[in-house]
Amino acid sequence: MVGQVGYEQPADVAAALAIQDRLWPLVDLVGPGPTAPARVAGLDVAYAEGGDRLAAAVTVLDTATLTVVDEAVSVGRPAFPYVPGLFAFREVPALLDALRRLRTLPDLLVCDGHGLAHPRRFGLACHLGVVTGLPAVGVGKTPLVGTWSGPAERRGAWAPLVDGGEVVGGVVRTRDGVKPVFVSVGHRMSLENAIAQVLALAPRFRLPETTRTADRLCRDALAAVA
DNA sequence: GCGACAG
DNA sequence: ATCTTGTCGC
Repeated sequence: MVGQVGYEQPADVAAALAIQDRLWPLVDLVGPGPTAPARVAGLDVAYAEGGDRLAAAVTVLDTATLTVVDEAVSVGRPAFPYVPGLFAFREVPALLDALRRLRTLPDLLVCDGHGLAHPRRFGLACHLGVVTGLPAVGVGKTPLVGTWSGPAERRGAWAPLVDGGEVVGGVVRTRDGVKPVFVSVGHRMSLENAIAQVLALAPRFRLPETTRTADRLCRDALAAVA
């Protein structure tokens, strides 16, 4: 249900860097993206001990009820070693496979990892957005680049994440007094809208429901094949 | 040069 | 990411 232009798998680090350099100009930074999406997809990946096998999951939630209306999984092997900054090449192939198996078309992708908050402004969320053509946002649990101050302790507060003199994302408090999450634009979204969507998807827990349901799905799928 | 480094 | 005891907090 989710189409995609040719994804290219690099053979080494140099090739991966070249692909990022070629694709980053294709990121749509204007957006502003859907303000009231009907269906939002969450994407996550779980690894088996030893990291030789993985399960990628996509769950599609009805935003009115935050319940899962569609889901898909793909079990396989990591496509690339873990290299900070080249993380997408490890998980994107399996995630694209899972997206292909969806029977619904989501209005937005919520990715487990950064978008523009990346050394070359082309994190996992940008990569998935550009390859699928869908609006995408990145939600990271820990920072990769950037500095910030604050945000205030109350839910909804956020502070700009700054790197190299530019705002690359927002440090967002999704729960009162709890460690913030790192939100950045992936594709076809504005930062303000990305933050608004993440807050709407996380009414109760630190992480968005999309991420939580996808996390559960890929863990279960991995346990089922083990 | 040394350390840090999404998941 | 995953391996794991105890521990802190509501």
